[in-house]
Amino acid sequence: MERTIRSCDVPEATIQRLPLYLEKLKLLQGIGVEDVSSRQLAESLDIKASQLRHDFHYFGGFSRPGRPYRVAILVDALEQIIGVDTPVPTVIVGAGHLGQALANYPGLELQGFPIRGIFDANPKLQGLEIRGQAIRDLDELETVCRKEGVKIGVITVPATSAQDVANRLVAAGVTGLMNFAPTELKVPAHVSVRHERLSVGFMALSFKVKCGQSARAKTEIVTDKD
Amino acid sequence: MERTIRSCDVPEATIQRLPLYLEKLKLLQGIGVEDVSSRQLAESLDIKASQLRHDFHYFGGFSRPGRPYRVAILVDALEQIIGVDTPVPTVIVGAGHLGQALANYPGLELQGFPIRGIFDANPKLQGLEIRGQAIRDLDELETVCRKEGVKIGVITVPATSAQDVANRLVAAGVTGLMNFAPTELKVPAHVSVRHERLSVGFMALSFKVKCGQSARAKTEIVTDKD
DNA sequence: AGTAATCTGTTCAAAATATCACAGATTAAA
DNA sequence: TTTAATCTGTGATATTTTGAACAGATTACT
Repeated sequence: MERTIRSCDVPEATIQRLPLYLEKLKLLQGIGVEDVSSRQLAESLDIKASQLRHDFHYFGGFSRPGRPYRVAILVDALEQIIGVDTPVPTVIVGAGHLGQALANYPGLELQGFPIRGIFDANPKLQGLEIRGQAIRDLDELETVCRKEGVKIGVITVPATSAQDVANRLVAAGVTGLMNFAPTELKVPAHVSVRHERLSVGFMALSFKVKCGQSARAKTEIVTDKD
Repeated sequence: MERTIRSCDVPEATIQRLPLYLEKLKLLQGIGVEDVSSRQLAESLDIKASQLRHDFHYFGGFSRPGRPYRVAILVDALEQIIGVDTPVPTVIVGAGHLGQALANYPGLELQGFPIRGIFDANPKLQGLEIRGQAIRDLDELETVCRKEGVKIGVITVPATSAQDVANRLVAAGVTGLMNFAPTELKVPAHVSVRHERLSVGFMALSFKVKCGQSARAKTEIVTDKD
């Protein structure tokens, strides 16, 4: 046991679920729930309890046999593991409709990703304020990133300029890119990219609709003999 | 072989990739490329060629041994498989920042998802035009869905009203839900839901940034001896 | 105290997924 | 024609991911 917290070499599938756990746990914490069992938490997320415990097991155990999890402990641990225990400075590059919508979304800051700058090359947009923050000229990108120690850059520019923006962000020390442009990005090995493809989601949904059935029948009998 | 096109019972992982193939192929088609080998296409998407062929194999083969794929044939076939060979009528419920951004995004219509209605309960928003379409009162939801034969509903309302909207959409005959609200939805078995969680993407990215390395080293030597 | 119920950590098996390997087809060039 | 180089379709294999099972711990209750 001994709580190694060697966060890395955790399976990709588990990484994808950690945020779901944290999101749900913060919700529970918000309504005053103090304890939660693996079964309760898993069921509310539509996954198996054994899988949840398996995921947590990579980090050395958050409770001990016989006792349910304490919500507060889990929230703290997960925030630390995910890396949002301290705010992660973020910038948005591209203040079109999507960029503005993201900048307006209060959830980002609440989840630990404060927006430290919004940039656009279009002079007509510059100066427009979004949630108390003016849209800046793209020239200021490097300065702001360096000064604020920006970790994550959100790319909401057209596909044609996405790679260029990515290069500039990386050069300015940003190590995480959230790419909404419909194009692949080449980045150095130490940089992580996450490609958020809207149309992909719609098409995957369309496929399932066309097939007439949701992949997993929801009407399963809950006989979790765990 | 015989091109069964029993689109269903295709692995989930493959379904997630079909849109990527189609997107890239349409891009190639747009710049005049007529032929493409599994290796070329796979490399541009950062996956293995054998995996791509395996994916295509579920649908019975789009070429024959010795000949590369024809882009036009692939595009047509994938569009049919995914279900976007004919437009998929779509509505957006919730005309906040995100809903408006989605309505403004031209890619949706281009990819086969024409917006047939935008709805919001807030009277102040009603009447505002987005890309030639007025935001409607939520009361009209069922009427429009029925009249237009809407297949997909995009939910961009607050979490508290998401389930209610989902129920109404389902009752009006919508069988695919794209849920942007941070809450689970209960739906009948014949309805497919896709949960698009923005904060989840950010947190997964944060985890990798914190781990200092992108999960997969990009500097691998391409020795695809395939 | 004793019993039943609940719970986690952990191991092991099953299922899903990704990768390898190659036969046979096709083309291009010698 | 023959050889070499590509290429897909496909089956076998390795890896990842999920799910089931259970030992030992803890609590609640009789």
